[in-house]
Amino acid sequence: MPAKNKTSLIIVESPTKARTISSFLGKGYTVLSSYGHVRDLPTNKFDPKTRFGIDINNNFEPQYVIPAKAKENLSRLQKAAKKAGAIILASDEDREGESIAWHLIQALNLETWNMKHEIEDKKHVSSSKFYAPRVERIVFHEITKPAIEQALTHPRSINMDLVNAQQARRVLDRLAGYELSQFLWHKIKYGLSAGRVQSAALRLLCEREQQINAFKQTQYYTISAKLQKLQKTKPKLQIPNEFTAELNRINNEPITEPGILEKQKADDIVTDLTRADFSVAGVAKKNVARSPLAPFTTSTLQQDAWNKLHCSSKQTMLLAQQLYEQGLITYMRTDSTSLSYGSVVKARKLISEQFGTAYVPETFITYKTRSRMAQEAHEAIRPTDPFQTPETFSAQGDAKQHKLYALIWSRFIACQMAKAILAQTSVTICAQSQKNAYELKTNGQYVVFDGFLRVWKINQKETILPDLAKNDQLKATAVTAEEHFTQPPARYNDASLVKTLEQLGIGRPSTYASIMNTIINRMYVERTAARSLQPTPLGILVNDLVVTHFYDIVDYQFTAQIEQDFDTIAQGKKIWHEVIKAFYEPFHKNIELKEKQVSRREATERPSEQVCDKCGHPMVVKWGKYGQFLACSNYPACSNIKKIAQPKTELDMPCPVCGSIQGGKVVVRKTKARKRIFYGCSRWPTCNFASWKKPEEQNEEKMTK
DNA sequence: CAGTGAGCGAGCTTCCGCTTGACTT
Repeated sequence: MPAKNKTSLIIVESPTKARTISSFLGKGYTVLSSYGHVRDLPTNKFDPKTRFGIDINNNFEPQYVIPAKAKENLSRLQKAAKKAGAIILASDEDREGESIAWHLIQALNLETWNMKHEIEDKKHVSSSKFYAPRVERIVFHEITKPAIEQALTHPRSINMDLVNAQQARRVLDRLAGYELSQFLWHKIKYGLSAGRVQSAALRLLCEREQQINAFKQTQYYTISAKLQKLQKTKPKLQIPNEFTAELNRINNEPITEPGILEKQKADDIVTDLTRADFSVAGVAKKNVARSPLAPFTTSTLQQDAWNKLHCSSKQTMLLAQQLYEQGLITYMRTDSTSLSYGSVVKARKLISEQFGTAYVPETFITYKTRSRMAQEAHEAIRPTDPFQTPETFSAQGDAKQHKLYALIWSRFIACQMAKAILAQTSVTICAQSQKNAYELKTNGQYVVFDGFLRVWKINQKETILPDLAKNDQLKATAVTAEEHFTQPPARYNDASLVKTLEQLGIGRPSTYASIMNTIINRMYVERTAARSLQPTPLGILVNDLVVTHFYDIVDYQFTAQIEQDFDTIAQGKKIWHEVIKAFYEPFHKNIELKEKQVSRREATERPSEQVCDKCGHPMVVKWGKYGQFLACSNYPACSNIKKIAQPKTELDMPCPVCGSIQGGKVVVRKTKARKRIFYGCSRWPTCNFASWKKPEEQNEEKMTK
């Protein structure tokens, strides 16, 4: 019988979480962490029979090993387990968490201990030398004292269906990733990689790049009029009498997107409009309620930190981790927008105290998690104590940390505040010239009640129009045609890529930040000076190959389908290795086929526009040790080669430091370490001018080493 | 800063998702 005075050992995934829980529970409990997964497929040595650490002919049986990194911590857990009266596995309630609990049982040899649910292998009964403590599984979704206490009274057994869904995920990623990567080694270069997630991300970037390359810029014009109301009485102070309206229709024909294409036509309209009579054709007024945004998940935090604080996903997660470790925010890797009851109660109290009861909504506001793939093991990202306002919190000198906290705090408080009310006015104006009838439009908007906007500012344009009514006569003080150019689609950056990946159900909160790193480290992608993500020639080559021959892997539908399969495994309705078999057999056949069919040459050579100046054959783009180069297609008969002109690095711009005196020019360079683009001086090292941004915009901060 | 290439196929080191530090640029 277990001794009464023995403590219970609780194992969670994160050491910070362990510390917090320990402080709730006090004596009687030891809380330790697993530091994530404790077992995994082997990385280097494999037996050819159990390819990649998976026994393909034996129902894809995985050959798990304990990574060197996990060994030390596991022996610590083992020691604590032997002393404990009960072992409580409290990893997260999702696929990976359930699997961690199961792996802990395996790695700590707990399976012969009296696991509450069943002991399959009755032959190995634990030796009588030491008694077998209870082994239990508990789950909770928020780190609060009542939630933990509640969980402790409701232990359950391991859900093997959920574990099997994770095994299926793991095995599929290994098989697809390793076989595809090796295909690339054979056809392009050793050390390259491909996988379900990184290849889909690369495809997004490459397709966007194609759209940008195919984009043809067009010029167009929009026409607007500055108008004044002809007043009989004096206008009220503070309300401007002048406003601007944009031309919308000509003789009842709407102007097609993007606008008027010919300059002559635009000029003619301006001339004609200048002489027209303007009057108000209609006024529509309405009040619109605007709801606050849901509290942060990992994905939306990264997006906002990028847009508002200019932090990369990686830096955002680093800062969030620091805040989490200080106990200031809840867990930062989450896909859930749910909030603990207590946190909402506190938020409402704070809102009422600081802003008044008008800002407190009648009921709690709950947010449905949008992502279909969400597993919701955690809460949304929020301050652990809403009364720790950004003003009261000192960031110990770290300004960015403080800013990120302020962002998280505001988003959370705002999400429990009342809706904002906006008054919107839409005015239609007609203008009649001798020849034509024109229609113009303008919109006004102002805030009637700010609600959550008090805390969470949104680009909320306020346009106040004069008091207008139908048939009011107007006077045009100016009619102008403005020239515009259509813009190509923007390249992805951290924020927009993470957003799209999440929408497609590709990747998880714990991996979003590392996806960018992977494809940059593989040199598939580079960061531009504007910090957006641009595929390199190598990235385009790899993507071409994967898309052409292994479309399934980068098919956005594929991830959705396979996720559904994992869910059915988790529900116990499908057998995991049968799902894997159905995927792997055709996939592997295709790999074998393409290994034979696709030649190295076909994989890497691309036609070019150039002609060989020695023999007249067309030149082709080839892939060598040092990147791309032009070679004669008549090789080996003709061995003519040429360099591919590198994009010009020296800009036609004088160096802001020495340009006027010594004639230095601004040069685009890349840092050795991270290959980030910066601007330097052509006379370096004599002149050490350097800047992250293009110098013409402003004198930017000097680079630090 | 110049230099890069075929094909047999041995031998490299590749996947994704959980977690933190220990490591360079």
